[in-house]
Amino acid sequence: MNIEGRIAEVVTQSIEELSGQAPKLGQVVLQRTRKDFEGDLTLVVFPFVKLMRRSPEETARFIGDLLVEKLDEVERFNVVKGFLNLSLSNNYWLEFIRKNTGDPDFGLVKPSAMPEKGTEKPVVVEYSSPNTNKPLHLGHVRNNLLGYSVSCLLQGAGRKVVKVNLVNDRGIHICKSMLAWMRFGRGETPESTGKKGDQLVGDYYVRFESELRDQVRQLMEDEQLGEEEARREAPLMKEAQELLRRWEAGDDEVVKIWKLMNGWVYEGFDATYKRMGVDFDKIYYESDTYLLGKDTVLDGLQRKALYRKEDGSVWADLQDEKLDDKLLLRADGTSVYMTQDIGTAQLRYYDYQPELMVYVVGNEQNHHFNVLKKVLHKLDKPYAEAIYHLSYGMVELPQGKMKSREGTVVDADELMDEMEATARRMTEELGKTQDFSDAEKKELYHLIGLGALKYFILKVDPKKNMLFNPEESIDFNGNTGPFIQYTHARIRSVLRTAGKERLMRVHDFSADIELQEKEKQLIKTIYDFPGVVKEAAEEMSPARIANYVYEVAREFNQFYHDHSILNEPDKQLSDFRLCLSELTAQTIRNAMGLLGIRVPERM
RNA sequence: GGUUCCGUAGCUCAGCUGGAUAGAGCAACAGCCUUCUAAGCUGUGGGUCCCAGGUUCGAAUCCUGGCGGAAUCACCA
Repeated sequence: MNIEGRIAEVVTQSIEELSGQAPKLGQVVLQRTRKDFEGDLTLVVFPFVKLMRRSPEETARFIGDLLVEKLDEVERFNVVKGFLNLSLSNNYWLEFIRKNTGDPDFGLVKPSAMPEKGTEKPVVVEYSSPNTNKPLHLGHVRNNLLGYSVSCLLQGAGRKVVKVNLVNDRGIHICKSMLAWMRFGRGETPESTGKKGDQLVGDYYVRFESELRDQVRQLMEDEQLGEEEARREAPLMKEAQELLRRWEAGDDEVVKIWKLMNGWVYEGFDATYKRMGVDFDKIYYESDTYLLGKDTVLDGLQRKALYRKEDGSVWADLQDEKLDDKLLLRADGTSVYMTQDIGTAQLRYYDYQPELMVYVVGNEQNHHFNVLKKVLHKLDKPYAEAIYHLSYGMVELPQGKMKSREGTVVDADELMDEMEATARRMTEELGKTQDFSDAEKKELYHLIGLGALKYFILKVDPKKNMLFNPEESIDFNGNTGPFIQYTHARIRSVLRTAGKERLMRVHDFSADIELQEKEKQLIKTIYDFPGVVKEAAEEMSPARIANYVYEVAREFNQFYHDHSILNEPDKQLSDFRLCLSELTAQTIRNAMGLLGIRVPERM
């Protein structure tokens, strides 16, 4: 048992002995002592003063005496008001460093500790889920980074994770791009234009919308139609719908073009994903799942869990849930978004029997997932309760929401270009890479640029909307990814200088060391890492990790500024500091890894 | 209008299941490189934690009601 547990045990026992009544479970609260007080752990004694029938100070002193007496690790204590501040022995902290230095998995649940393969039910995490008609933008970037990081987080906490992507490859949107390409494309391909496939297809989507706008304007003028009606009546729109009908009917020519253009998009997405550093264990395509959704709905209809209206459309009655009824199949038998999601949930359950199905999807779809759960419940699906919507906030620009129509979307590829360019400029200004090869430079700028971007996005609480200002480019100083990466590189530099042989040897440094304030602070923060991973995984909040690892880096830099490591004349002390530095670097590496951010050896 | 989420320094954000005097970064100003990487460190100024009640020994945190903002309430996805 860890020290917190043992302290809590002694406290509980002694209170019970003395007052004849045990404190309630949540009443024994142990927390880190605040920096401005002496001590390591603090017990809040207010909850027991009534039981003990003594003043808070007396109660605290009583418990403090007992702890010092019973536990070797508790060396001394002081009492401030109702707060009992406990100081643990130097040896306790030194032992912690000695035990964990050199462990590459520090803070993570080791793969060996995980149950046998196949015996544990996995968590399926769906993220990204792009439409195939346009390239990825900043909103998708937040989604991808969150999804990937949450997957790492769950894995780091010992869960088995399956990362899946659900590609929305069918529907009217792709037909629009197809139509514009057929009409205006003159056989253009990614090869012939040198454009990324997703960008090319996106261009045709934009082309469609602009041509459609012209037609709509014309119709509104000529026929005096309202905008909505004009959109419906526009020839291009009708053609797009016709294309969709032909696709659903399996028309060879249409399917051929559909496959061709989707193929281009996938190549483009793959490049973007790779560059972003995210990946998937399994890719689902909506074109494969929507039919299963249809079947599931029809099956539900047969079992009278759903009902059919006179026009033939199929609905779920959600009156009991105080929600409006939800359409699941149109009168013409075609499916809607919800139908498709019923199908994918079903398929996913077949494929993995997951304990939990996480959907990383923006908060604009809160209602959708609420309804999805209710409908699955109605259909008696056992996995209805397994669905968890990890709802995240929008990325806003200073002008407000990104709008493709107003050309204010921030393209993912361009953004990464800019981040890498900034990384290059900053690094060259600082003159840090003179002895790097071209390949090393390229790699480093990628690593730093992406690190800055990822950290910037992940440090914000997922559920909150966040602001991105393209004018002020993302910072590289202060609470940023590069600052943390830099701290890691700094430590690695020291460790390199020390040399491998010495590092191996120092792992059991002598114990007889008096700890300095900055050293102790750093140790205590690192000590928290495993607990932080656990909590972050439970909350599915990478932000928790991001803010934590920043604290680690900040504290290391203070320590580094105040104390020498290799130049420390006391050999034992030098050895210890080397270990502390090594464990700090490992903590930073592992924490950043959970965010999907890599750290450099040199920068 | 109903539902959900958000509101903390000039700006961007932390603040864990209620705990001590509310913290960082940016921006501003002032310092620190003959010593292991200055993308660093130190200091100064900057707060009605949206407002009002309530619960509690104790509330930025929990509850109720306002105010402000966002999302959603589709036979779009």
